[in-house]
Amino acid sequence: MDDRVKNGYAETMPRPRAFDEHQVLERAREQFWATGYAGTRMDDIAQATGLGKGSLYGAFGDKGKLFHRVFGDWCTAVVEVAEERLAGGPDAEAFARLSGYVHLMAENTASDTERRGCLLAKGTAELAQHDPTVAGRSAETMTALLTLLRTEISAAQRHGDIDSAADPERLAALLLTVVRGIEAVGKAGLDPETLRNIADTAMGVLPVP
Amino acid sequence: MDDRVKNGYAETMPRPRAFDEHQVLERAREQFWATGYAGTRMDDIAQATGLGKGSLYGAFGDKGKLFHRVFGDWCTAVVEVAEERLAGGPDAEAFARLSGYVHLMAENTASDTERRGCLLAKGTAELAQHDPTVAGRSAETMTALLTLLRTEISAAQRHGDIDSAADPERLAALLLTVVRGIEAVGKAGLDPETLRNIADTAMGVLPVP
DNA sequence: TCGGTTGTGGAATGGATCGTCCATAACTTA
DNA sequence: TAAGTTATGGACGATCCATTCCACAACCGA
Repeated sequence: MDDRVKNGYAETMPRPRAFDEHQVLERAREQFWATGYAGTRMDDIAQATGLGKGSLYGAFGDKGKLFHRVFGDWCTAVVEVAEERLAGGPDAEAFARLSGYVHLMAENTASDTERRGCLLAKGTAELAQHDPTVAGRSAETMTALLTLLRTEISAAQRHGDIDSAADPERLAALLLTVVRGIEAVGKAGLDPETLRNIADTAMGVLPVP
Repeated sequence: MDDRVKNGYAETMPRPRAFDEHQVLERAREQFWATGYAGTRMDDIAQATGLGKGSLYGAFGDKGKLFHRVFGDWCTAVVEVAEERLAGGPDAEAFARLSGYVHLMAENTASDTERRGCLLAKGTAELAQHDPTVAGRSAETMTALLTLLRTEISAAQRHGDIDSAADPERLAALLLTVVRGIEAVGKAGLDPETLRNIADTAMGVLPVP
């Protein structure tokens, strides 16, 4: 990867990068998010980031690799948001955490006035069928979200906010489906008010003891 | 459009088309379904249908128009399936019809081993943001599905299978979200068994009187 | 200050793709 | 059978786009 590192010492030091990798990935994400994989040109990304093509390819490989990088980061962020909202905290507030998370997701979609949707959904729809990397990453993400939701549902059950007779695994899958579904129907044109109501309704129908 | 028709009589009769338009649209749909809009080449469609480019363009305009046609037909079919399953029938069986519909949608996704997903979701994800025609058509479709679901939920409420205190509009939106969500999580990699369970769970949590 | 290495960015390349064009085929009416 | 019209399908042109290439810049150790 880097001879200086590999050899353990440096003969000379190369010219350092003049750009912030993190920032470039952010701009690239904006582009892919806005226009999808096929719809985004490397020239667009070069323009948006201010980088020349040489730098772009030198730093990230090709278009596919760049997208994988952006997509992976996005998936990580999606799980992180869920972790922040869900993981940890007393059982007494588990139901509130679940409710907050579902409403947050609805709010995100509702406030997406540009109708860009979620890059996870968009990328999966466009590429999962033919790109094993994307398919694998999206599957991992779903599994991670499922686990977080299941844990939290179990906590809510312990505290008596959700019927203990219900299978937490199944309820988790249902909530995940609702969250991803809100994203889908939002992109399909349902109005923000309806999206918020869906989150409400979903939390409302969960079985109480 | 056609001088013979416009003039009301025919001087001569032109060479008739040698292809079945319906069949060509079906093949085109397969292509768009499999590889999306941007990922499908007109040459692919020409090859798949056996038509030359001249015939293709002569009959359907350009790639965009052809996709709109295919997409529109798909949306019509989606609503028709829902109508067959939902509309009409005694109130006593309304809940069963709803359940059957939701399970059917889950089964469709579960059995989609090629992971093609639904063209409605795929097309919407890829194009709705920049193509008003696609956005409008998908919104119409959602509205039509919502109406069908709401009507059926009301029927189930009349028969006492669903709590009358619940807002049928909201429950309809929830079920639509679940149906579209199943499609989304299925494409994201959740296994068929889980998808079927989600349909079960969703119907199970609906409020009973 | 100098040399060696990597970063930079824009021009060039090669391949792919959309849509058009046109010579020919097929068909019907007169 | 002849004439007029549209259908056919493959070749062609123009454009677009991912990637490579290269001359030059920047940096650091010596």
